Amino acid sequence: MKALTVKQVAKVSGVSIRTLHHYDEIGLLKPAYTGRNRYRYYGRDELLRLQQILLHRELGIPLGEIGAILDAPGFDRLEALRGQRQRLSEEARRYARLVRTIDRTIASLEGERAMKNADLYKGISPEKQAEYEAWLVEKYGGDMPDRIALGKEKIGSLTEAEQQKRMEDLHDIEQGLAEGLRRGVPMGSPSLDPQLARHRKWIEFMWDRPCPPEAYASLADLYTSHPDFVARYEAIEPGLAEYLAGSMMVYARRIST
Amino acid sequence: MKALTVKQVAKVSGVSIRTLHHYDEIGLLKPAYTGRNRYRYYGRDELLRLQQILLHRELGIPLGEIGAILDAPGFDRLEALRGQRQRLSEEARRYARLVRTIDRTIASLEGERAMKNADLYKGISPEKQAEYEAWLVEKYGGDMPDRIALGKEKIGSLTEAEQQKRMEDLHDIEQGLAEGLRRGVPMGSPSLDPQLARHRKWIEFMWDRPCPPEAYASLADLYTSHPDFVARYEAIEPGLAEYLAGSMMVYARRIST
DNA sequence: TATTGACGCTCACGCAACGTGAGGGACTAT
DNA sequence: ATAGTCCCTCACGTTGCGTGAGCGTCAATA
Repeated sequence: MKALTVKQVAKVSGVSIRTLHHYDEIGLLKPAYTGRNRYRYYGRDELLRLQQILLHRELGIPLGEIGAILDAPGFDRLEALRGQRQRLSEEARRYARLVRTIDRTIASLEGERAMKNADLYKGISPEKQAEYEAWLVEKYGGDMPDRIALGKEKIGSLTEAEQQKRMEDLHDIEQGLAEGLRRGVPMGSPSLDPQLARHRKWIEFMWDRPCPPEAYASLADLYTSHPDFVARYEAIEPGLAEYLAGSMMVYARRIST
Repeated sequence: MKALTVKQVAKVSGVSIRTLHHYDEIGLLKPAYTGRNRYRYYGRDELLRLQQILLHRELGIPLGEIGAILDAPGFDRLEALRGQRQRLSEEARRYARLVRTIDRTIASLEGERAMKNADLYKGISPEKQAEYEAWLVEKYGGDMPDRIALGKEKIGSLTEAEQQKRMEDLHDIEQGLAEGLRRGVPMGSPSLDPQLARHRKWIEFMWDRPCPPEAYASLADLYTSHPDFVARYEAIEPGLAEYLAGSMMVYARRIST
């Protein structure tokens, strides 16, 4: 029948003395008894309860709820745990997403190798253009790049204001698609068609040549396979690259009939 | 040159008006200018800065640091991000662990199918014993179960108090090992030998027969491959099953020379 | 017995990041 | 002019304690 003082409890449980005081104040964990010297003394039961408290605290449950749970007729525990599991796994996913976000941010900050967004569409450099062409040649052989070759002169001849306008158009389209993704609109949904039609027109304008369905579909591939595009779209919204590409392919098939 | 009021900024950015007031108070985000009516007006630059702030806030960075980072000469950003990534991925892992902990807790609360800890070692049921045997037969063929067959009568004949004592012994051993794991003692470290020697003796007692090194090593396998054992040890400390098994194998090799 | 540490107690303020009124001007439209 | 909607500035409340300040208690020693 050994009674422990605050310091001893603090040592074995790892919490601070202040925390014990606090838990006493709010009625979450009262000492087994209090000496006439006003010292707090804790027994075995209190230690066990403290363990439970700490366990639940780890799970992010507010102290008030912990008290309610522990004092409940042991019935709601499962329910509480399930709810907690839900919240936790969401948190876990959130953190995982954040880590990926950071990774992308770091990558785009540290590498000049990672293209800046503006570069990607605004003034596509000749080297980059060559790279994209080579990329597609590698994937499809020599006949493809012709179909999606960029309109170099055209882009070069745009004024700043015109380029600005184009960028804003693109931004609108991308935001619309990202919204669709966030709202769970399925990949090939016809409700996305207006956005995709705008997207195709945008490409036709920028590249200064028609973009038939097959070319559009092969572009989809570029979007999921080339790091620059993936990076751009993943940065806008996780999963957007895949989503966009998938939607593009369905769309291409739909309009080609 | 459109200036936005607090409400408008709040709407497009998703934060509350009070938050904008707060950020102004602490100097994190000042309005572009203030009217003579004391209204706050925000411009494009402020919106962009707010985006940055929110991004960093998502990452769990305290507002003070965010201010410092955003106002720094763009140099420490990478460093800050890396540190943040570290913290975040730890949090992510922590939450993932917690989810697993909850799952185990739920399983052990809701299922009678999930064996209670006590059962696992206290009064090992004949069916369970058969199951373990079958398990090992499946893994090693027919010669192994003989070596680790349980001493049925012995366990059945123990008094409550004796069983209690055994459980406490086991608990001590397990806690010692868990401590080693937490403190980062490497798996096969000789400093673990005393615990493992106790562990082996415990098994010899419970099973009422000698446990030669080979048998001990094959037990290690059972610990990582059978759900009951994995569950038990993972519940004590995440990673303990693997850790214990690894240590057992090294220990078995060490004593067999 | 007196004194010294180490330990205990009770206020009570402080922190982060806002939420939530209260009380009172400012702007817009009818 | 009046209503309705915006905006402002205090200023206190929240959560889970940290961190003293100022003062009693206890065990052991000089």
